[in-house]
Amino acid sequence: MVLSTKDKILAKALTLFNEQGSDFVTVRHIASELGISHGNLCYHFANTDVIIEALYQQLVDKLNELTIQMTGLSENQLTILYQLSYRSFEILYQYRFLMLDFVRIMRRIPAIKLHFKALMQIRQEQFKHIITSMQANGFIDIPEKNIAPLIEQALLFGDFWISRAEILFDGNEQEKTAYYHKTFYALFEPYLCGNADW
Amino acid sequence: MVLSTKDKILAKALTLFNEQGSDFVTVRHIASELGISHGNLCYHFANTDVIIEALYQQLVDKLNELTIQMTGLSENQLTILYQLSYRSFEILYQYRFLMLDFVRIMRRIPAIKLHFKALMQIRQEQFKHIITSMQANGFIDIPEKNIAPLIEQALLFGDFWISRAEILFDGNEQEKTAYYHKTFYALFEPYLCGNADW
DNA sequence: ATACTTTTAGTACATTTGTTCTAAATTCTA
DNA sequence: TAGAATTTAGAACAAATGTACTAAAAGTAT
Repeated sequence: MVLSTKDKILAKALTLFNEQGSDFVTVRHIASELGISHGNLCYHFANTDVIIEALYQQLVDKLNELTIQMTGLSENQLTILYQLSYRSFEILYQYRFLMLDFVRIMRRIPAIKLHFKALMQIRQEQFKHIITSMQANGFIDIPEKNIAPLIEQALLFGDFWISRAEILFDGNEQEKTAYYHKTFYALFEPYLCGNADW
Repeated sequence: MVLSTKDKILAKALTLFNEQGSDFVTVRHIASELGISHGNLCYHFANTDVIIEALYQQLVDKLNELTIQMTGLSENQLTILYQLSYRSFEILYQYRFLMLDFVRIMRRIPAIKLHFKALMQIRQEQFKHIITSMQANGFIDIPEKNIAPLIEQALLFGDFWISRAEILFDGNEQEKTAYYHKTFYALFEPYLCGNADW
């Protein structure tokens, strides 16, 4: 299975963006790394913004696919929350430049900003639904007034743990995602009922 | 009291950085906004990185001054935690471009990255000290194993609420800091003992 | 095989930016 | 006030970048 030029460009761009940040990386750099002319690259993608949009779309697609997979599962909701968030962390980390350059990208590419705002709205409602549902099933016990802050905390953590890790995490690369996910999950711990043992 | 050219440059740069992001803003832009030549500006600050370093230093100085002020207070520790974090949020918001462009700046200016890592180490220990002290005085009740995650959550939130707000907060500008600080403070609420009423 | 489309390399140009330099203007000091 | 130091404006240059264009090469369909 050989990749098309388009796919090779996207893959290489993702690597370079993650390593160096989405500024610092130009169409010429990407082309040079691939050993193709930048003229050719611009034939496929007019500029880096278009590449970023394409990669953002990849991320969204993967997260959507994951959500569909998970909601089909018959596990208990606590397990689903845990698994869903962990695998989201992993996927997000693959596309980490999007979070590392969060504000810059949103400012630069209005289409992504708009889409992301809508996405956050949906995620917030999903979260709310999961929590109230877990509440009803006796998995957690959380006062009504604490729900909104908890969701806000969780979404914020989910978006920015990568940025914090980029600068401050000194441990093993393999443990990075696991460490931050554990800290993420600890947000819910004060409210968990006893029947959760892990 | 008339500002020196140096101070005028720093003030204008801060405004432009906050509005547009620290990339997009060049020495020429700043000079143009001030109505001075960029040659003159470069006489005072060789490039934007130097300006960013100077502004970062201003922020650190203000936060240090605040910490000194607050530790001198005779209020109870809960009040101090609340006040200290709230005023930190306000100061940080004044220099918000540093957080909005967090990763980019740290990658670009190693001196800031090093300093920031050291600063975070200190902050973490301060937090730990406050929490164990509050624990000893019966203000909070938190299991030992939850302390480290709570501190990590608090520091992460403290650094990145501004980025989230920049894209997603739709409310009144005046209420922004208050809203996120409230959410920040809610991190501690599950562990607070009854004698805290606000 | 021929005509057509897609893909590719390479060139060229305008713009922006960082940086340096010079000389004039201003301020300070003795 | 005269001379020195500082500050300022503006020009000049190199490097990087986005963008557009041309023409060749490769691939495809009839």
